Amino acid sequence: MSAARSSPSLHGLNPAQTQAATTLEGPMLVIAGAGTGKTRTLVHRLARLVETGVPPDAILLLTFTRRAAEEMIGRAMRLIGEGRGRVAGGTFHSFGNQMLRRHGRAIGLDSRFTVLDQADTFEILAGLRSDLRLGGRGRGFPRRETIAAVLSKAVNHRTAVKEILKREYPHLLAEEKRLRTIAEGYQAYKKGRGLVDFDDLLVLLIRLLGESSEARSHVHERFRYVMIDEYQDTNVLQAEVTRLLAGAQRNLMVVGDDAQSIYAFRGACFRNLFDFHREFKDAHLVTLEENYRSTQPVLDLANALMGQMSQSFRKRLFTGRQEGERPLLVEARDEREQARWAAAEIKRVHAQGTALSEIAVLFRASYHAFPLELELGRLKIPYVKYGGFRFLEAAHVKDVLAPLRVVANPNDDLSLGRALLLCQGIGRAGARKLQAAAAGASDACEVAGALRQHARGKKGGDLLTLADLLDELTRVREAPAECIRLAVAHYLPILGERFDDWPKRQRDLEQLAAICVRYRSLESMLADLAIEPPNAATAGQVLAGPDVDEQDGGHREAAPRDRLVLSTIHSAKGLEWKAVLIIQALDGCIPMISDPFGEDPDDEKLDEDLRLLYVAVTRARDWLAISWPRSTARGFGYGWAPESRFLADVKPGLLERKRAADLLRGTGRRSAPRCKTGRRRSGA
DNA sequence: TACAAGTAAGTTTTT
DNA sequence: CTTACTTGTA
Repeated sequence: MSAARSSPSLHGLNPAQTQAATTLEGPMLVIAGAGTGKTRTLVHRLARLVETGVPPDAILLLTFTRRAAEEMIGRAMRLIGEGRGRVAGGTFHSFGNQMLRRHGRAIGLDSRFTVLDQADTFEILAGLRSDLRLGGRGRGFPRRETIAAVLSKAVNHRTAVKEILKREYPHLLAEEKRLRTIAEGYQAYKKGRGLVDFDDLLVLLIRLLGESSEARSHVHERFRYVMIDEYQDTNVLQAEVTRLLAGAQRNLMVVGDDAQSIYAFRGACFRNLFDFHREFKDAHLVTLEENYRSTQPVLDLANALMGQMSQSFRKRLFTGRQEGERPLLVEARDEREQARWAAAEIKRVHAQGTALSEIAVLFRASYHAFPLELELGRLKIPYVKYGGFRFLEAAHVKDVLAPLRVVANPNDDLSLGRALLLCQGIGRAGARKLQAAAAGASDACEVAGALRQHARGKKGGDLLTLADLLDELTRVREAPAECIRLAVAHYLPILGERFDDWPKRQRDLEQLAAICVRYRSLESMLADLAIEPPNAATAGQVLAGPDVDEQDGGHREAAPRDRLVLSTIHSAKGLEWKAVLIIQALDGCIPMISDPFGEDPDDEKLDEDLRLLYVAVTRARDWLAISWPRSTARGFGYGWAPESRFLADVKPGLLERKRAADLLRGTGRRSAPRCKTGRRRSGA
């Protein structure tokens, strides 16, 4: 410890981790199994760089998901301390947004562009589809979600629409021509209005770095060290960005685990990990295999799942923690029983001394948790839910933001259209006319002027109000929080008429206002909301935070600090809990089989779902239970469903099989909770 | 043309 | 359960 070379940044790292953390120059590839201290290693390497004199803001940290980005940057800043500048970074998309705002002019992009979220894209595609009269009779024509998926895949794979159709949607091959027409229409629509979707953020970033030597050298001079986490989740475009970022110094580190690649559905290509090694032949290679998270029985199951993968680079996770319970595999009669069992199990684990926040329930799709949420509500077990529902895409939030977006980008007639449709007496045809009248406006006041000119007669009242709002917003555009306040005030009467559940939605809008207090400009607020939208869970945390001024102490009850976590498996990646329950692990769901009578999906698809289950299993530190309902009420396959084939194929000794009904009897679920009221627990 | 009401169908995961 | 499309009415 007193050795001259010892450094606080290397404390407690094993040899492989130390090698990764101390190799600072040149390209490096780290293959890191689940729970092997990957983030820890990255963070220590960062601290090491700072110790050797590299300023934090010369280091760029990129990942695919924003949760991973937040976690990594947060931990790094805690280790090196504030005060020496901030590490730059975030998701690829947010990085693209920043660069394009600053240098976009170099490739002819107006820096006032608006970022479209998925719901916006759907809306545009739906419009194009009906313009081209492709809906209606030809029932076969795909829904807007499918169109969006096909077009996005074509962009993200850098291939023609036809290739995507051949590979994944053979039944739509006949529609190829019309899909291409829609694709062209979509590109033209965005271009004319200064709109940029998620995929464009990457495509345009590549163009910028490829075509503008000024932008390129700015980036290379500023970011001398680049680290990329979760590299197995990057797609072809992000790999290209990575190459462009390397620069002449090639101080580039990528970290990933091929067994945890779960974003193929949006173009992720885990082979990027191995292509990296081909591209940078002199790259240092480090493999982390010692797991510090889970007990051996949990790892045995994880290893067995990894063994089933038809393509993976074999590694074997091991740990010093030999002791531990075998994972449970629980069969429930139906979803209701599964929910009752899960809730009872959570109560039991909690009563034995595990904090609720150390317990997580994981599932594939957000709605799989609905029955459990009912049960948790009944038992008054507090929880937060991650994944699925996106705050920003809720209709009422979009309604409120629409006028703000018009102020930020007067050519955004998608948002103008949305605001117009909320006016009494304006329908599709009327909105279209007004959009045409406002086209080419150079600011929102001109848009407002156009609205006033058309606001004749009895129907004009709402139009005038909207025009006034636009003027008002333009005046206070430097104060985004005030903008939100005005827009909400304008919207409240509409909210009551449009939705039955308006009180709940009104609270959402208050949350939105609270989230937006910290922004300095309208543009940055809107871009952030689109690219890094708060989900319902984090929005709640913001509200409960200390720095929000009390507006009406009335309905804000003290949020319990200790809350159970519900999360989609996708959102759970990179996190860990002491106890983990995986529900709805039935065949048809994991793996997902959309057509129970058709053929099984191919190995690629099956592998992806196997990796998903692998990710879920490796979240558990001490205790793991997996359950499935024998019969499902709705959705995939009525009647009988067997457990996931991935579990059925596992060696019998690895899992402890139980029936939910027996376990519920064993705990005496009716009386138990009441009997235990004498026990001291965290505040009721 | 706008909009309410009623019917039918399709449901992942994230930026 | 949500939304897309149809039908009927002002």
